[in-house]
Amino acid sequence: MKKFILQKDQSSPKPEDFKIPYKEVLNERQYEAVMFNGGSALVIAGAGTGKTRTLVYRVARLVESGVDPSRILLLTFTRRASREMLTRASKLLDERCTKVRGGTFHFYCSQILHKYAGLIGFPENFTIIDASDAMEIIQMLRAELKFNKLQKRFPRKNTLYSMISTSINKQMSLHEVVDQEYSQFLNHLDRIEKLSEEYHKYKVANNVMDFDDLLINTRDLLQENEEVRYKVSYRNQYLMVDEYQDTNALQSELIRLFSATHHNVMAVGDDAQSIYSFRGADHENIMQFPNQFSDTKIIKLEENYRSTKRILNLTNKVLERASKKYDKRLFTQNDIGELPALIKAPDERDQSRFISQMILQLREQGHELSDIAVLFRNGRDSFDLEIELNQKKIPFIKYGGQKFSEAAHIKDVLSYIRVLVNPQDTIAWNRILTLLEGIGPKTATDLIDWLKTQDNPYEIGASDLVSERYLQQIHALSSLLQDLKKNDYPVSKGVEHIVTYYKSFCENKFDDYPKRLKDLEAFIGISENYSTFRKMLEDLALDPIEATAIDTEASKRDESPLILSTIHSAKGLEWKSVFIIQCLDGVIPSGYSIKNEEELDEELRLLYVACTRAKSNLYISYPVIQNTSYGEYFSNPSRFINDIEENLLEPWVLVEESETDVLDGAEEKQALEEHKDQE
DNA sequence: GCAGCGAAAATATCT
DNA sequence: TTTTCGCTGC
Repeated sequence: MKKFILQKDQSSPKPEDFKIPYKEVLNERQYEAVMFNGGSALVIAGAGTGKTRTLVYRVARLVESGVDPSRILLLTFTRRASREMLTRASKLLDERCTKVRGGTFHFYCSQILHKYAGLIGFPENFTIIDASDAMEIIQMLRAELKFNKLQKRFPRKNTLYSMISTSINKQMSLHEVVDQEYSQFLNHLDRIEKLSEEYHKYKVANNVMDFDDLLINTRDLLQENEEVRYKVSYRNQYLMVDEYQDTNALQSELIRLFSATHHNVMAVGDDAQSIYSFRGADHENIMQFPNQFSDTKIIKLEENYRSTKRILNLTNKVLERASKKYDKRLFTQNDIGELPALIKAPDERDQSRFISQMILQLREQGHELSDIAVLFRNGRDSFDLEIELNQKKIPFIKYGGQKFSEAAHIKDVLSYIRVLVNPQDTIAWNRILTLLEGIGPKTATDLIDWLKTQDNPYEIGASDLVSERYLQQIHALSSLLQDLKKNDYPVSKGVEHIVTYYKSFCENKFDDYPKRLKDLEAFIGISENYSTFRKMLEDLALDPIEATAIDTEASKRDESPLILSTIHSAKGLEWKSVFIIQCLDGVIPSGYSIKNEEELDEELRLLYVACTRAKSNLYISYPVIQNTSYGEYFSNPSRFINDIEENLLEPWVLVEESETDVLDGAEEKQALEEHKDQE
């Protein structure tokens, strides 16, 4: 017979008790989600329907209802997103919301592991390696196992890493992954498996975890250890997961474990915006949520508050083109607005000139630069525009593409820090040793093996493995490391010492060293934000610095910068005016995806995500001629927007102003011909 | 065993 | 266009 227990009634707070007038500021569905209490809920929130707003208000509401803020967990896709949401919640309610915990799966898992990793046989002070470190390790093992000397081509490190990572994120065996996605390498399967094992062993032996380990080890920990599982899920009395459509099988397993004792999970997402299948995300996952959590309440948000009617008409049309049909009826009461424009530029150069000109024009009309975004498929698609923006002195910040902390010279400097934090870190040792002249892979390996037997691993000079000629460099390195280890400088001071030492290597190694030396100076400044080396490494791994963050810092004070972003990084954000550039067939959809209907659909969703970021102005552009090293060739606009009706997407042609004056009639004719092209 | 060169291959999106 | 691999001379 069940007993009664007394519990404070939190389930039905009276609306009049709240400081925030939820009922007035939210629509009916949003209100329902915000007021939702225990149990599991799935909020299907179309683009621009106030998904973030709903989450922010729910956080505030829970806190206002008396829930201990530290027992609320908000899992988001980027750390930036969780910071923003929690700041908004704090502004809405009060300081208490800053105690709410938030971050990415990886970040949260790393926190759990730093506390409990000992229970699964890992020291708690492990370091986190990023994808490029992982690939370097694989490369090393690949050579060690002599798999690079085979008759039949063995997959490259990138491919090997993505095989291993896919198998973890999709929870499939390596055999299945290779069979389904890399069948050309099936004959190497046993070697791939061997390498995967060796990679795993390496990570354990060197006390490092990669991104996937953070998830998998947390899962194992929680599965095996009931006490920790109980503790963790107790702390997550209320769990919210944003962007659920981009979670993978492993992550949904984690959510079940995080909420094992109560199932208070609110998942929020939009199946039409799933764009991370390359990371193992499955857009079906969100639809499976109600099957995984019993009694799930489903709330659909379908009123769009973001975009004008005309933008919404276009985005609805784009989505209709998916081979998989979405059951979506987004509507809006917003103004009709301007027709989105499709701009045909002669070439990429002209496209860049046009975009920057339009941006200046918008600025003159009183738009803030930060209300404007330029979006693109690949990081490199903005290179040409970046040159133009620099020339015109338009400040911008770029999200996506190569990260600052992933550049070779920064990774070099970070390697010194890594060996200080974790002397077991073979890859970092290898990196700093092979920088020295006369030390190649072989000597480096021998030295590292020898170092591991020493009490003081930083006293490299004592080794007799290096010939007399090069001994002096070894001594210099050795005294740098010993000095850093002994004196325990403040972080930025330590980085400064390393940079001073590293400068000459930088000049020898890179032709473009002046720029890199500037980066290194900037890096010293950045390092001031960290209290310890360990903390810095962890932060940089989980939340790398954007490449433009350095230049932007200075300009920020004058004017908030224009946003450039890959579409993937633009997820969840919105701007008044949005430009989508390089909208070409082969770019979006990417040339790699056109054989496969599933992948093609994802590319379409990607364009959908891009278009739905716009509030009032949307410009889609593409160049007719692409310049490559082989020469020029004609390119086609993306198949997703190619023959859309003109009453949804208005075609425009770029014409030089001076020529227009002379060739007025001809231009109109040309423009008309363009219109014909569209039909 | 190392460094440098030329040929061949692969080529993105991110935590 | 960039990255990786294999070869050659020191």
